[in-house]
Amino acid sequence: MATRADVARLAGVSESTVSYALSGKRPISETTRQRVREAVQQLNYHPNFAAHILAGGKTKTIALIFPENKYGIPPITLEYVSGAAKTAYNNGYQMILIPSEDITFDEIAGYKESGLLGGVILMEIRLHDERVDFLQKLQVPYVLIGRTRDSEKHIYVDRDFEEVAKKSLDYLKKIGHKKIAVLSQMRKVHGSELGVDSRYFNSIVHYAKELRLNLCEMRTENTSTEGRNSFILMQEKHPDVTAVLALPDLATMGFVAAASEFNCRIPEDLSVLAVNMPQNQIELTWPHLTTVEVPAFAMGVEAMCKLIDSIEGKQLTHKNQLFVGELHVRGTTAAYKARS
Amino acid sequence: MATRADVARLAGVSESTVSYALSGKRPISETTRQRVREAVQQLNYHPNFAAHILAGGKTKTIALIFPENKYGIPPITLEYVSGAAKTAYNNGYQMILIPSEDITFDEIAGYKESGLLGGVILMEIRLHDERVDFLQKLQVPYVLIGRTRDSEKHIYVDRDFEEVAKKSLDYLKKIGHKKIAVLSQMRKVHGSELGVDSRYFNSIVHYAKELRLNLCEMRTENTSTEGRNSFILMQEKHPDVTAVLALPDLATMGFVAAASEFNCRIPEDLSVLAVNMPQNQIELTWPHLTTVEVPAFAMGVEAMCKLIDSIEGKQLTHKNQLFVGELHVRGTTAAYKARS
DNA sequence: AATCATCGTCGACACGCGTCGACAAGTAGG
DNA sequence: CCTACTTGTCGACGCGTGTCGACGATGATT
Repeated sequence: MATRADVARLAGVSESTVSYALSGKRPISETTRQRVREAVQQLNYHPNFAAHILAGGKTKTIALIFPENKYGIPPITLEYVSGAAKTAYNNGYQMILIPSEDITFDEIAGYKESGLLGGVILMEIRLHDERVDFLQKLQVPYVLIGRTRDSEKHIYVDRDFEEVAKKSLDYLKKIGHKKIAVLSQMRKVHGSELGVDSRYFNSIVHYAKELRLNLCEMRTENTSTEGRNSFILMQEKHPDVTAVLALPDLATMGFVAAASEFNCRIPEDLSVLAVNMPQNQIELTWPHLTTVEVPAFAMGVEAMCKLIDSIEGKQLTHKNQLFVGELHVRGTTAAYKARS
Repeated sequence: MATRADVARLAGVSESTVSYALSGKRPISETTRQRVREAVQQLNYHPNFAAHILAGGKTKTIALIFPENKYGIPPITLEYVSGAAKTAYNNGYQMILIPSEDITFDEIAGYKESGLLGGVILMEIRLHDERVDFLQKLQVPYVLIGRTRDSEKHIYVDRDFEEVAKKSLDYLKKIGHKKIAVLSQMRKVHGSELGVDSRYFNSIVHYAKELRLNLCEMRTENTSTEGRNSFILMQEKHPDVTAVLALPDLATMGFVAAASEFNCRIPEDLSVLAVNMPQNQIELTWPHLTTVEVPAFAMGVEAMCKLIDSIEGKQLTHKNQLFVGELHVRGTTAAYKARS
């Protein structure tokens, strides 16, 4: 391991000159700088990161606390995580992964106290989320993917649920559907609902009223089996529904599979519009799902960008950012036809 | 941020005594140790990690280079990654995520040189993989998930493809199938096949010969659409196939969906056995997929355990470990019946 | 010609911890 | 009583880097 002293010796300058030549924090003549650069090259010098931090540099370690609860790890997590990971890497930051089940407040505080932690990204935000308050108190830079009820206090990226509701219902109305079922879940963690569940649902209900659409609400756990049960239940109780707005990904897949099982043709007999489906599950049904896309990768990227800016003290132009996602009409929706 | 000096002052001892009391590397009287402990508690002291490393401690940072290539990120990646992440966390290590597309040898070497890198986990191993040779030369502890052709030189965890082939084909033979299709892919990266593709396929072909089963080979890209095409192709060219052994996950889903689309009943007309399916995709079809499970989470855990042991200089009892996975009979397989 | 700001460079120190050698007090054996 | 060893503690130094103050050299201004 070459050190700064080695470089200085080879370049025939002092150690501090090497530092300044590399950091540019003081003027150094071009000839000296060139000599230093060559020595660096020749010795394959890379500044020791621990010494760098100890001497006053900033940590470049960011913790991403990823969701892993009794519902398992949602597949879409991978898209958020890889977006964030890639962005961190390309900006010279290290993103470490921490399972949310295992970590305690004390441990996060310990990380902070030890100087390891430069920032945090938190996922699966609840309407009341004591973890967020804790991060705020801890004075660690943080960004949320999702938002709490009092969201304006925090930096976050989230989905623009109202716009998603509009895009979805406008489309379904345009192609003639009047009686629409919404398949949703309502998870609670530590007694508080997840922001995503609650906001999706409320936005849809609200906008459906505005459009005077006939909405019927179906709650489900996010498993394929429960999705199948939802289909059966719907056939029984609401046989006149002609379109389904589907939120939970796994339940949606089960729902669609059940339709084919019970000879209900999609999209001829029933339209399905999925608005929270991970990219790699869209093509798992036949016909492929019509969706309003979730720009999860982009959201991961943006969350990380905001966090890095915040760490580096840059003024954020937008403290928050909401993502909608494009409507992609594929095979599971069709214009309403009166049943024979 | 409390430092060692603060603790020493409060406990009324010297700084080195604090260190020894905490590390236990020299005998310290119980009373002194207790006083130190109390001071630590009171000040919420956490040793500065950078100073720790600089003064001779070991890095606890592990890089996981996760696959992300032109085929996208395989969903099953999430299971490996979370197994590894959880294990790292619970052992006091930090696991950072690095996208394989972006990183270069130089950058890995830079990480090593800067003292940041304590070890590496590499995924999606090719039969000839220059990355592995590079890690070996670099003298960084590393563990592979997968293996190269010359696997015995390395520490790895991988699937026991021969056992998987046995379990699968024994089962299909037992329930009476004689003409079996194997749906597989054969990806090449930098001109070298992925170990997993090649080994799966060869093991199956080899054992099918042993059982004198009639095997028909179908290559596909791992997309739902290509899986659908494979089904259509199979109907055309090999209509007498009664069971399918399916490897690529997305293609398998497309294949199954296509069957239902073309009124081929599963499992009555065609049995499907998936042997490389991520946990959360098993229930996405109806009926649910019969599988030989992939213990991906456990493999991630074991890979990380091996790496940590290797970093800490422990003698590994087993340099390598192969995983099989249980046969779970669900809905997509049934005993062979002669067609009417 | 004297003064002053600027540029380029250097030496010194601090960051917080691990660890080595030294040393006092206590114990065992001759 | 003296030596040899152990136990418990301390002071000092080194790890590699960032950065501050100082200083000589240069050119511009009075």
